[in-house]
Amino acid sequence: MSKLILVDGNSIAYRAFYALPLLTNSSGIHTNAVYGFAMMLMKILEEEKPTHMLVAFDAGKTTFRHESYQEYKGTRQKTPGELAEQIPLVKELLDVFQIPAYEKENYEADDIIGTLAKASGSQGVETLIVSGDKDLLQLVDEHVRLLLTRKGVTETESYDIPAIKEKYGLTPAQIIDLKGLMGDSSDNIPGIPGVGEKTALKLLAKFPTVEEVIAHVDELPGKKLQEKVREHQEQALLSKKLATIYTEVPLDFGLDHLQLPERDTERIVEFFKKMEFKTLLSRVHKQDHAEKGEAVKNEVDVREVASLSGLEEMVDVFNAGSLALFIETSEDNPHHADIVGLAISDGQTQWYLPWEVAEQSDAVRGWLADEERDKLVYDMKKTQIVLANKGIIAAGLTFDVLLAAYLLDPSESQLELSDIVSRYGNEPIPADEDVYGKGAKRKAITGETLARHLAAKAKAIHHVTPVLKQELAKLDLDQLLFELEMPLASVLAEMERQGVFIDQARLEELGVELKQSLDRLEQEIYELAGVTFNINSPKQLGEILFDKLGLPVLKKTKTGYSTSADVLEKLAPQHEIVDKILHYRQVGKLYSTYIEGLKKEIGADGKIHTRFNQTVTATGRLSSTEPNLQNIPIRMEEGRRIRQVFIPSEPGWHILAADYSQIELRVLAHISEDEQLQKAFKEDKDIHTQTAMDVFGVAEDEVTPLMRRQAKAVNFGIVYGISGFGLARGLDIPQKEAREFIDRYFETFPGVKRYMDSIVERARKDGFVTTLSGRRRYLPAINAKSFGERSFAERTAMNTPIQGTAADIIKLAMVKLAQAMNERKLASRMLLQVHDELIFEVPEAELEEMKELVVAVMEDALPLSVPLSVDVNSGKTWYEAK
DNA sequence: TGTCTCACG
DNA sequence: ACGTACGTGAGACAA
Repeated sequence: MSKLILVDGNSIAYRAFYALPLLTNSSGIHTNAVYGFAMMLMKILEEEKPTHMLVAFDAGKTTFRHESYQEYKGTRQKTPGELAEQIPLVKELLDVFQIPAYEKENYEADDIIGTLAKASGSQGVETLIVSGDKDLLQLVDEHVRLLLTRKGVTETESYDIPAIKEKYGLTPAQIIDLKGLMGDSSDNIPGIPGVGEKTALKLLAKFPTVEEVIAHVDELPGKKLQEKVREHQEQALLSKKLATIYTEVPLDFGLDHLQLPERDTERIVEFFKKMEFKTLLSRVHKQDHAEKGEAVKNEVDVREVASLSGLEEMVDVFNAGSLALFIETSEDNPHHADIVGLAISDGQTQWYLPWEVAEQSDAVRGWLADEERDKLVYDMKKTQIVLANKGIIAAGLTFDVLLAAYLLDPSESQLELSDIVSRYGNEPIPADEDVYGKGAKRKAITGETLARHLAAKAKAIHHVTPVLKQELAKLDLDQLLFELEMPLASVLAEMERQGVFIDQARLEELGVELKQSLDRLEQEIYELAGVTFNINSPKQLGEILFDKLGLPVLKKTKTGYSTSADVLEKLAPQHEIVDKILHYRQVGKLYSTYIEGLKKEIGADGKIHTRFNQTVTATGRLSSTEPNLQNIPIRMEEGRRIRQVFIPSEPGWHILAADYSQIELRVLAHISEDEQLQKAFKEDKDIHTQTAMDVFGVAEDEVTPLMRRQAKAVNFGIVYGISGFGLARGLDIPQKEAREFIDRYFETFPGVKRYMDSIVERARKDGFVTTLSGRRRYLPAINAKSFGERSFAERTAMNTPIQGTAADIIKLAMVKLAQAMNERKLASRMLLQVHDELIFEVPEAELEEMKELVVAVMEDALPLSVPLSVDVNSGKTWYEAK
């Protein structure tokens, strides 16, 4: 079976150039477009496995389109020099991959692709077009799909005929009619002024082509629209013509000419080396192995220590200096896991110690617990937990590869050790998935395979550590690692191990109550609907509400009707079933996630041990899993009662909860240096009321509840990186009004406005933003061409320093608190963190001391130019600590 | 496995 | 005209 891939070369190069920061290699050449292009190429080759391929480029300045329309592409800005100089390199890239690049005078890449796609499609050859340009949707047919870049270069969306129908309600042929009506500013195709995508789609739903729209101009809705269509009908027809891809370009070659020869890995490697594409180099090697059915080579030298006597020689090793340690566990969750074995590396030699052997050795235990003997690890929190479960207090863990890699790029989700070592240019090691298999095929490994795999990891930890240290120093992230994240890992390990005690009787009770309520609501809904159906299925629910009961469709999702709460709330007045459904959803969520879900997680000790993940969020916050204890209900009373099941693990103790008040807005006041906002906090005003007073220009007693609610929404919006659209949605008001609120806010708080502008500017210049303690987040999309991607990056640039600094502050408070509690020899225990609050269990006798201590440490954790304020409460349950 | 929905800060 | 509020995790459904 043949499979042809046609790539729109200019479009992908552009995409790559704007999506990636302007990388430069050591000889000063810009390489970002080439890099992005190569990423895309490798991904496609790997995933689609084409047999034939061609990359088309635009040739010259003018095409046959300019004959009918001089201004074609007239608004297009000149290609930036940094991109133009990379085009020959892109062609060289294609050459080493032995993929034909083609261009033809007087035609655009689109036309070449169109001609080939039509020819191959008609022969029934499966054809895939890759581009960032929606225009090419018109080429889709039964055998031709379009892969449209969505975000960056490698994230794509595949379009076939049904997908186009779904998204636009059009056939592929109608795409040119769409362009004819709405135009295309990037190609300077005029269309009909005042007609955008929305209007155009509405018209095409009624009249399938531009010609039909013109013919039925009298039937169009609205006098103004009719006029516009009449006045610009010639222009619309010309636009359609310009948007039509020409599929009869004379080509002097056929499909067989495009067959891909076997890959020449050596040439590719040589080219990537020249370009200094380290990550891609390791991927080529990997793909190469995969193709030959081999795994990444594992040539590690390992000695398996199979008996206690064999451990004697280890004593010298333990005394020798920094050793890398990797502990393999029976499962991912350290609270349930058993230790399988230990791999140790001094950088040259590796030792593997099965746990049955290691646990009997005092030398091993002593080494693990000795603060003076350095151990380099991957995931120190997990290491500490599994060892603590065996009665060993791990000490001397001086470097964590996982935390280091996270700080170097917190957006990176691939943080497995094998990913990290490849990323930082070390010799690759096999990925866990390649060794253990995945999903149902996952299997345990034993014997030498196991020993070698773990040994390779320990060795890799040893080798990658100096590289990571150097990178951290370069970006000034060492302090953050050594003084914040690593100490915090130990604090979190202790919190997780401690766990939260659960009142199981109360949990049962609430469960029975909710189940009854759920059953009753279910019956009432069936009665009102006249049939039984699955209320939890958005599909079936949509059919009942919108088809059977005929409620108006206010919003659609890409798979059908939207039945989300905000839609249902608007429909509630129209039918009494809607409120029942909303209530059913609410109770159903409580029952399945919080009753059944929590029950499953209670251990033999009657406690829940969540895991705080320290390397997930892009902002520096923690996250919580298995179960997530950071989203226990509080907003609605019915759900809030779930908090009654979280109780102290010792009789007579109390739950203490301390939360920062408005920490994000205080952080904003600090970093923006806005005097007005700082004043409000220095005078300890209710910030939403104060905002309402300032923005609406009224006195305190004139602030109505509505005004305060709106001011609150504006404050939220500010923290999220404001947009008129977003605020309009949050407040359910017209966008125009929302924009007026924002304008007035910025007039009142000009420092905030200056901050928002300057942080976006900085992000554009540097490609990243930072928090107060120097944590950084890269924003490659900040210079993207697409409005959507770029705006998203801009909002992120505004939000991340705020959210991230707040995260820094509470993390620092946790480390300092743990230390203070230790020094004072308090029995109280820190149990949970929920972004801006900390939960403890506290003996009666320590209650007052703890309240004072917690408030003091949290408020002084990281002094800002405005005071931080902490509220503290206690009670017999988490519910009561409010 | 992806999508939708909804719980939290 | 463009088209989203920032950051998460989990359960249910439908392929």
